[in-house]
Amino acid sequence: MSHGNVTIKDVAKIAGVSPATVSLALSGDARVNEKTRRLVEEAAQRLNYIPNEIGRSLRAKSTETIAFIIPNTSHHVFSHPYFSQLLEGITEVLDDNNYNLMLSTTPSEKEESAAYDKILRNRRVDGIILSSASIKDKNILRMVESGFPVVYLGKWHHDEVLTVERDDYGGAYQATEHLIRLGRKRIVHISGPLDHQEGIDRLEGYKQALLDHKILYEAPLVIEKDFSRQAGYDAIAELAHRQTAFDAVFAGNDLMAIGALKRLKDMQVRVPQDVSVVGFDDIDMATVVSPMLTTIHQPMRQIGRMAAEKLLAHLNNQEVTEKQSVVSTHLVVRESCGAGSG
Amino acid sequence: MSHGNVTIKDVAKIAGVSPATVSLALSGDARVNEKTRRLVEEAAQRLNYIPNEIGRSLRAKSTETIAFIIPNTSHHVFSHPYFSQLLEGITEVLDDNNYNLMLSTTPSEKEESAAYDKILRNRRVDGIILSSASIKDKNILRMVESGFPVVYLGKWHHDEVLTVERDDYGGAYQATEHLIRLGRKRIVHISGPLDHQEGIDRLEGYKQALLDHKILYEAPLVIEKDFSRQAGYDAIAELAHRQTAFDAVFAGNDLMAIGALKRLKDMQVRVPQDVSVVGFDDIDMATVVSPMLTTIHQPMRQIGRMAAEKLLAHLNNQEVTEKQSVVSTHLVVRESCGAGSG
DNA sequence: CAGAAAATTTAAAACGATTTAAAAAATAGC
DNA sequence: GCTATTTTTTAAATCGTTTTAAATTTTCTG
Repeated sequence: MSHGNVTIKDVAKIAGVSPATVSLALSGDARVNEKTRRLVEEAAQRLNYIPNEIGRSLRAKSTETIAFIIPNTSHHVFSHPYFSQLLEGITEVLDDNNYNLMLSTTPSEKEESAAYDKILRNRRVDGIILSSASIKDKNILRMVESGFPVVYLGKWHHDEVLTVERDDYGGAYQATEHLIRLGRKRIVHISGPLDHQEGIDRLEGYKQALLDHKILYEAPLVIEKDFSRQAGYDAIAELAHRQTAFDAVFAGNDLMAIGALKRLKDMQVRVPQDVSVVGFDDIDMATVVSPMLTTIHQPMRQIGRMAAEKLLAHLNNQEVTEKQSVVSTHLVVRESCGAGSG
Repeated sequence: MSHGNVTIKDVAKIAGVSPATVSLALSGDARVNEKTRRLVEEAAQRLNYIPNEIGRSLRAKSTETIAFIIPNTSHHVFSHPYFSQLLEGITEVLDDNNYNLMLSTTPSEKEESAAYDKILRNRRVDGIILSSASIKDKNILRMVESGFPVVYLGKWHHDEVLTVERDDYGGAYQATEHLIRLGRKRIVHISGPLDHQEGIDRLEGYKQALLDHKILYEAPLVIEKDFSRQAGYDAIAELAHRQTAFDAVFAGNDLMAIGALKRLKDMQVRVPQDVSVVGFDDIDMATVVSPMLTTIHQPMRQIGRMAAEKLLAHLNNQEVTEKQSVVSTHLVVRESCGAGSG
């Protein structure tokens, strides 16, 4: 219809007032007379005025947009099953607050840091939710500690940084303990990459559970892999190849657990009779494999919500009392461990 | 460090030229002298100048940002397994072209259309990739036909509109024909919602395959459901309840197929011996169920790439020769149909 | 070396809003 | 009715760029 877009000036002209008044009126400023406000609102309505947000952003120095940044490494892409839930949680909160969401993958780790500076300083977003990354990634470090509003999804060593993290350690502990209580003694841990905090924490939880139950930790039972299904499959193959005996598997995530399940089936090892398997994440897929996977549930959507809420609070200068939040995980018992009971 | 952000004026001052020259120099305009250009570049480097993109956008009337919009209905959320692949394809192309991605869910269908106008006219994005929606959704109609740069993911009746669509009809035809060739005669179709074009096309493909092979179409063998796993499960339950006999199931998507598989197993019906099952989508999950699901593969990532490429071409005023692209699907034979061969 | 032409630089006007400080209008006080 | 005060309105500056057209400098020609 009206192609040349309607600006605040057009509204001003129709309403017979100045642009300043229109701005004030539409923003609900107390200074403008009630009668004038109605006049302006009518004019805006009639012209179907929609403010140009770029103009607004420039002057107001705020874009009402936040970025969700996912490090672009092989095991941190969109395809991660829980990614969409995280995203769902984030968008719910943003929608409620009329914020926009920008999605970014960071350039690969090696990339010059300029790319990061750009994200921080081109003024396109007011704040950032940053998905966890390799602990070796210096760029992430700079980003988090730049002073730019960031909520980091994971553990951070500096306690002024806003974070939302899962209780990886606790979850791993529960998983391992569950296996121990079922009488398992030789528990394999297929670990995620140990340059990622999740990998480290889950391994720690596993170790501590063993310790607390007086089971000797044996290094050969731990295999470091990359969180993919194939990795889980390969891990079991490796163990078989070096003839390591085991009666349980705690995988660092569900995908690896499912890969392991597959390999065990191929080898005619019965799950749960001969070997118990526990995963971590509780992705959808865990309920369609056979046997259904016992796993650690993590509320990704809630994590997304919390992160977004925390960031918005910070952006609106509200005091964020709990700078670092830890959301708890819990064990979901299904079929892959034997003993239907808890 | 330098907190008050560096602007083009600062660079100009350091380089001893005017802001205009800086702009020209950094944009690689042929008019500026080589010596001056180096001077400017050095100054920019030294001050670590990063252009304020909001300022740029305002003047240039282009944001180098596009939106990916997902209608916010129960069966069109992020959680759809192929969503992340679509997103991956889109971001790949955008990254290569230095475009940004904004993610939006549209307000629910009932919402006043103002929300849509806002997306189109607040100037935050230059173009839109629009995920398919209910064919009844008037707002989507307005959006696509507004003249704003849009690529629609699905079929559109008006051939000036840019689209990328899957060959749903062809895929369904192949799936059904495969079942027929295996000797199946009473083929159930668990359909997706028939107010969505995908649902319609897949049903049509199914019908046509039956027709071409002289099998009578029977309405009771078609059940309209909502694309969820539960729906597939329920569909089989319903058929059992009304004692409808059948020897094959073509589900409108993999999730429903997997739900169906589950129910059949619960009923002790053997797949593929007693009943063959085919899905549609080829999601990851299709390879972890037992029996593994035969399905129709659709290259979602490629669709994402094509959509992004098409939109960018359009935005850069390149002639888009193929306004409507149809990407083909193909049958992936696994275990759920019997007859390992094609 | 003057004058024309070409190459380079820059001032100033956008882009579309918000906000501040000043101006104008309305109301109050006496 | 005339100040003083309060309420409303507005002009103008500003945010950080890009771009146009004009100004300036340099190079070329004869």
